[in-house]
Amino acid sequence: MIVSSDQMTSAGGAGVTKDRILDAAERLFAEHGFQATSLRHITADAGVNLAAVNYHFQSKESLILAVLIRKLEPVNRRRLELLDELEARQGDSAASLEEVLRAFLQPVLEAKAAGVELAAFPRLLGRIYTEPGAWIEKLIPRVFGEVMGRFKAAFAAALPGAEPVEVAWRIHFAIGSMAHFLAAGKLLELISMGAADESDAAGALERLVVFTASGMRAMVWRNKETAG
Amino acid sequence: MIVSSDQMTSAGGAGVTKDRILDAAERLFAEHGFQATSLRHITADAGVNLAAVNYHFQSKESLILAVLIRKLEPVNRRRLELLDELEARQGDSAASLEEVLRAFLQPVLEAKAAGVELAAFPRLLGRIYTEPGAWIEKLIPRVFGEVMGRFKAAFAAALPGAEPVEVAWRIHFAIGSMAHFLAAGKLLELISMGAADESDAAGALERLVVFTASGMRAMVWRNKETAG
DNA sequence: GTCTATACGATGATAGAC
DNA sequence: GTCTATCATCGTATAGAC
Repeated sequence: MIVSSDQMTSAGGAGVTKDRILDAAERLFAEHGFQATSLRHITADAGVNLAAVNYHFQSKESLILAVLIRKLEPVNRRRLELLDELEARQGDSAASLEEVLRAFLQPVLEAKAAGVELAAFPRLLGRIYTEPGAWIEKLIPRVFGEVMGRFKAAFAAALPGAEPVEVAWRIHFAIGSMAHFLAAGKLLELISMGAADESDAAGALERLVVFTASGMRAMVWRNKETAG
Repeated sequence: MIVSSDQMTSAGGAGVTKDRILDAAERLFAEHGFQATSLRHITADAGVNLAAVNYHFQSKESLILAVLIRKLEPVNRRRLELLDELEARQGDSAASLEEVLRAFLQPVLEAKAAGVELAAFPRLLGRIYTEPGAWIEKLIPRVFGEVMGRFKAAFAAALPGAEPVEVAWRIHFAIGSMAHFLAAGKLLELISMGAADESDAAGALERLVVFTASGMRAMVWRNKETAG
C-alpha cells in the first residue's frame, strides 16, 4: 500500500507520481504553510495532474498527514532502537528514568536540529483529538502504537511504585513539554527576550530530560507520602 | 438585544452586529470546528450580512482570534488577581513556586472545567509562531504582555539563583505541559487506556503543579552543582 | 492500476451603492 | 455601518484515456 522509498516495480515508473507529490508538498508546506499551499501549487510544482493527488491520497488533509508521517517514521524507528539498546544492556541494572527519556526525546530533537519540520505535527495531533472526524483514530495507533506501548512499559519500570494511571499522567505532561518546544519554539525566544536559543539541540535535550525526569519522579514521592 | 457587556451607546444599536457575529461564531466554532464553519453559516446564524464580518474583522482568521481572546481575557484577569493576592500577602515570606504556579494554572483549568473551549488556542499560538504572517505579533503581547511580564518576575523570585535565561526555559516547559493538557486532553485518555479522567479539574491542577514545580526546581539544583 | 481533462459547488474576500 | 453583487480560488468528484 504505502510505497516506501526504495520500492521499485519492473514495469517502470510506478509510484513515482506519488513520491513527486509528497516531495513537492513537503517543500511547499514548509515554505508557505498548509493553508496557504493549494493542491494546484503542489501538483504544478510536481509536474503532475491535479486529480492525481485525490487518487493517491483521498484529501488534502490526508496528504498533510502522509507528509508528516513520512518524516516521523525514522524518528520513531530510532526511538525503538535506543530503547532496544537500553533493554539489551540488562545485567547490572534496569534503565533509569533519564535514560528512557533520552531515548524518547533525543531522536526527535536531532531531527529538528537537522532541519526536519516537525512543528506542525503536535498541532495536527491536537486538532485531530478535538475536532470531530474519526478518520484518524485508526491511523495514530499505526504510527505511534509500538512506540507508545514500548515506552509506557519502560517508563513504568523506571518509576517503581507508581500506579499505571499516574504513569500516564506523567507521560502526558512530559510529552507536552516536548511538543510545545517543537511547536512553539519561537515563544521561548519571546519569553527570554532573545536570550534563549531554541536551535541549541544539545542544551534543549539536556534541559528537557532534567525537567521531565524530575517532574515525573516528584509525583512518585508524593504518592508514597500520601499512600504511606 | 444580546448586548453582552455593559457597553451601550446613546444612539442605539452600535456594536451590536459585532457582538452578534462573535456570539454566533463562538457557538458554531465549538460545535463544528474552525475549518468546517463558514462565514456564511456564521452570518446566517447571527442574522447579519456576510460582508459585515469583513467589515468588523478583516478576515476569518482574525475573527477566530477575536473569539478566543474574548474567552481568554477573564482568565488572564483572574491570573493577575491571584498574583496580586500573593504579593499583597508580603510580610512573612515571598510566594513559593507552587503558589505562583497555582495562580497561573488554576484560572485556565477552571475555565476548561466550566466548559470554555480553549483547546484551540495553544494550536493557534503555535501556528502563529511557525507560519509566516506578522499580523499577530503585535496582538499577542497585548493579550499576554502583562501576564507574561508579571509572572516572569514572580517565577524568577521563586527560583532564587537561577539565571533569567534558565527561568525562561523552565517557564516554557511548564507552559508546554499545560498547553498540551488543554489542547490534547483526549490523548491522556488514550495513553491511560481510559483510566485517566481529563475532566478531573482538581486532580489535573494538583498533578500539574507538582510536576511543573519539581521540574522547574530540578534545574536550579543542577545549576548550583555545575556552577559550584 | 495509473493518470488526465474537465467540471461543480462552496468558500473568503472585495467594490461600490445606499 | 450595512447591504447587494461579484470575483478568483479553493478542495473535490467523475468520466474516460493509457
